[in-house]
Amino acid sequence: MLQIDLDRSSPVPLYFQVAQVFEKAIMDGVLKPGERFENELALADRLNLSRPTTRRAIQELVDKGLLVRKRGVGTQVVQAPVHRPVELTSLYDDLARAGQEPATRVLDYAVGPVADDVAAQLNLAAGTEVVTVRRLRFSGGQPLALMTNHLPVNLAPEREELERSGLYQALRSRGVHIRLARQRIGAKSADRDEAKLLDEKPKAPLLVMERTAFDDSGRAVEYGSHVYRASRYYFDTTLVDR
Amino acid sequence: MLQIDLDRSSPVPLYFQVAQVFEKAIMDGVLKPGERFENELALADRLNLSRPTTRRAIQELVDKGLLVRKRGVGTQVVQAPVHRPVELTSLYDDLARAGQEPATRVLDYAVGPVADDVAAQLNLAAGTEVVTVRRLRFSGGQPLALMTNHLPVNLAPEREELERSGLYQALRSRGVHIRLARQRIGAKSADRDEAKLLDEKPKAPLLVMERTAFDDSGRAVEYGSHVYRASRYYFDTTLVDR
DNA sequence: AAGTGGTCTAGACCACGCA
DNA sequence: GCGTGGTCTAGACCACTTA
Repeated sequence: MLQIDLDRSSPVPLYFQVAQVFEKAIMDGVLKPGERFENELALADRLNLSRPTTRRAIQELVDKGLLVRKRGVGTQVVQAPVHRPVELTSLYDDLARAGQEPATRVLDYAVGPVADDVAAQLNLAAGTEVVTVRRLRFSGGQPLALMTNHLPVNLAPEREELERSGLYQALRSRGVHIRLARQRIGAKSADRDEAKLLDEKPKAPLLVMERTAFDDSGRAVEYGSHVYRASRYYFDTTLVDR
Repeated sequence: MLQIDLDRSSPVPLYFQVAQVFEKAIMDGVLKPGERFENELALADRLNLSRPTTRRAIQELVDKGLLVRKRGVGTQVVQAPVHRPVELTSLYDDLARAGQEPATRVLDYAVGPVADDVAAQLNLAAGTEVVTVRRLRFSGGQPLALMTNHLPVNLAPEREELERSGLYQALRSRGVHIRLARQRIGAKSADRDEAKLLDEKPKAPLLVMERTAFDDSGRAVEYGSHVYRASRYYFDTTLVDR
């Protein structure tokens, strides 16, 4: 039986505190794959929490793909080695967290009227001025990705800022909080330019991601079209049927 | 102001009925991108629903990436043309829904001891017997994907079943309900075999998806490694930061 | 100060799966 | 029938944003 200490004076929500303890327990193998999970009522009673609060904590873990519930039966830990789920972060954050020492070279930084396809993605009027940036991202000293981004001029970070930090971090420091992103993931062959920059052979396979990001007022803030070396990158996702 | 009729005798949850009406309104453009959304209290009052129920309906749409909320400010419709989000379905379902008349050719169907990497994914003991299936999926008369799946023998559908329907559908009819999948998406070049089967040139770019699927008791049910023609397929995903 | 969303409670009734 | 999760109510207090 897992010991859980709650801090009711903390600003961290109770359901989140509970979820975190269980998440760690599952990740650390304290709760074993396939094991029966404490039922909602008993857990609520044990923690002196209301059932909805307890339920929400459990639901967090179901949404993360760590638990599975079956009506009339119970809740169980999913049987699998877990990887980190995809989150709404930039590649820079991903790499920094993995200790990969990312570095960025800004190849181009231009201001000009928006292209039609980009205007559609960003929901901008034709002819609006946007900043277009092309960056080469390295990790472990090797090129990893070629990234092209388009942003409204009033939001775009300076060129120097983009060398130092990730795009999303730069936007955050300007008070822009990315809350939502729609992505399309595909594949293509490297053209000569891409191959040269990424240190691959022409026609090498590349992973393509196009992304439109929205801030917390629902405004389209950024459209990016990125190519990754297939030999060095992939995306993990977890899908839950509710 | 959107007219909403609720059926309290329906087995469909109230929060779901509400969410559906608003989802349709947003998709149809009745609620316009960027528009202010009715606040929670007022909506609950108008619909004669409790606030938690109303809140849950709204939260569904936030999770789907249609609405964005900001504390102290309000709720707004996201500014963007929406695409269909990724759901937990198989390629067969996807294509059938899109009216693409999918067809399947089963290339191989073999029973044998599990390979080590597959055993790890499915959480099986070394040497357990599994069914390995290789299928070629067509849409619109053209090859689209080459799919390799591994399943415990007691769960595997018959060969004939796989020609007729999708894998997940066949599993459903055996009482196996897929609830969770972990996927890894990458890219590679077609080898000679793949190129021939998919009607592409050798070294053509392919989208690779590896997936482990789990049923509603958390058991690993299926591991698949699939390659798609990059010219004909991609994945859409929506990420929400909560 | 007013209005918004975020969290939490203490119950209730129902639907489902299983013994 | 019993235990499980799924839904729903009618409130409460708090945190944050904007005016």
